[in-house]
Amino acid sequence: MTEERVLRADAARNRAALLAAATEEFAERGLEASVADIARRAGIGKGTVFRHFPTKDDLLAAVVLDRIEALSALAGSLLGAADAGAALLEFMDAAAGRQQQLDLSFLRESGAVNARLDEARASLFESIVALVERAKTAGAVRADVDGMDVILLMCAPNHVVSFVPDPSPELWRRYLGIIFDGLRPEGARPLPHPAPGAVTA
Amino acid sequence: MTEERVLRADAARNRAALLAAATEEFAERGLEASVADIARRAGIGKGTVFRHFPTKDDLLAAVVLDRIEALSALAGSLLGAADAGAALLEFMDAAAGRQQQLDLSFLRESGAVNARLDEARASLFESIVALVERAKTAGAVRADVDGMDVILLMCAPNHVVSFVPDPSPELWRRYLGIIFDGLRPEGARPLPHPAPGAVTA
DNA sequence: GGCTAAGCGGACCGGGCGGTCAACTTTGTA
DNA sequence: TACAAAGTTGACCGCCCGGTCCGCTTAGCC
Repeated sequence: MTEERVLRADAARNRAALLAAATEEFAERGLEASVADIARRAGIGKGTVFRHFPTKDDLLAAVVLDRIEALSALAGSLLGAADAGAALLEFMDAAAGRQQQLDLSFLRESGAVNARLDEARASLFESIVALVERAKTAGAVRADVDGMDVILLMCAPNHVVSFVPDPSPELWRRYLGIIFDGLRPEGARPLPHPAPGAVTA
Repeated sequence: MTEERVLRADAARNRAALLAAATEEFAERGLEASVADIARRAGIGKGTVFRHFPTKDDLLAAVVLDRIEALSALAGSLLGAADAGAALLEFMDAAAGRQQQLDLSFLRESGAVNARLDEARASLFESIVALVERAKTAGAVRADVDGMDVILLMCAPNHVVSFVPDPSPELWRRYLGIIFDGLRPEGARPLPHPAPGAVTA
C-alpha cells in the first residue's frame, strides 16, 4: 500500500533537515512560515522542498503527522495510569507544551488526500476521548465536557500567550492549570496541580 | 489638539459605511481581511478607503477604538455593581461576545502613532484591573491572577472556537464559564453562572 | 447655474508568496 | 572510471496584497 521509495543518501539527509527546519519554523511562526524561509533554515534550495513535498500543505501534514503520532503514543501509555485525572492533565500539559503555534492542527481536515494523517488524527481523537471518559468516571472532571472540549481548551493557553510580547516561559502552564481547575466537578479543587511527568514516570 | 476636519456629506456617508464594513470584515476574518474586500463590502472604491485611512492599520485602529470605547463604558458602569464577581463575569462575557476575531486587539500597541488608541487602551486596562481587584477582595476570584490574565483568558474561547467548522453559537460561552470557574478561589464554585445582562440591568 | 475644491475610483506598482522548470551536480553501480 | 538515473537549484511565473496616482464626479457656496 504505502510504496516507500528508496532515497539516495543525500536526499535522505536533506529530507531530514527539511523536516526539522519545517517543524521549528511552523512552531515559531505558525502557518505564516514561508517555504523559502524553511528552505533557507534547512540549508537547501526552495526547489528541493517541492521535490520532497509537492505542496506546502503536504510538508505541513508531514510535520503534523509526527506530532500526532508522538501524542498518540503518550495518550496510549497514559490510558493505563492509575490516576485518571492526573493522566488527563499530564496529557494536556504535554500536548499544549510541545505544539506551540501548531495548536489546533488536528482539527483541519485534509481534503481526503492525506488518508494516513486523517487516520492518525482519528486515532488520537479516540484516545483523548477515552482519557476524558476515564477522568469523568473517576470524578476528576465534570460530566458535561467531552473530548472536543478538552482538545480546544488545552490549546487555548498557547494561543493567547502568543499575543503577549515576551511571556514568561511558564505562563501557558499557569493558564492550563486554571482551565483544568475549571474542568473539575463542583467542589473538587485541589490546590496545586501535579508536576508534569509525575504520572508516566 | 484633535483637528477634526469637516467632511462633505457624501464623504461622511462613505466613511460610515466603510467603518461598518470594516468592523464586520475584521470580525469575520480577523487581520486577514483584505482592504479590497472591505471596500467592496462598503460599496466604495479601494482608493477611497486609503483616502479616509492612510494605511490598513489605521483603519483597523479606528475599528478597534470603537470597540475599546464601548468596552470602557461597560467596564465603568460595572465598577459600581454590588456583586463584584458577577460584574467581572458579565464584563468578560460582553467582551468575548462582541469581539469575535478581534480578540486580542488591545494588546498590539500602535507604534506611538495612534496616541488616542493607546490612551483608550490604557484606560480600559485600568478599569479591568479594578474590576479584577474588586472581584478578588470580594472573594470571587483567586488572589493570584491579575488583569492581564483575565484579558488573555477571556479571549481564549472565541479564539479556539474559531477553529471548529460550524460551532454552536453558545459554545464560546460554555468555555468562558469553564474558564471563569477555574478563576474562582478553591472551594467556591457555584453551579450555574448568571445570565448576561443580569448585573447592569 | 456655474465654479472650485473636496471626494472618488480603478488602473497601476512593487513585493512576497506558493509553485514550476530546465540546466546542472551528485550518487551508486557495473 | 564511465554513465544513467536521481537529486538539486535558483531564476522564473502568476497571483494577491497594501498602497499610489491622476483623471473624473460631485457637493456646496456665490
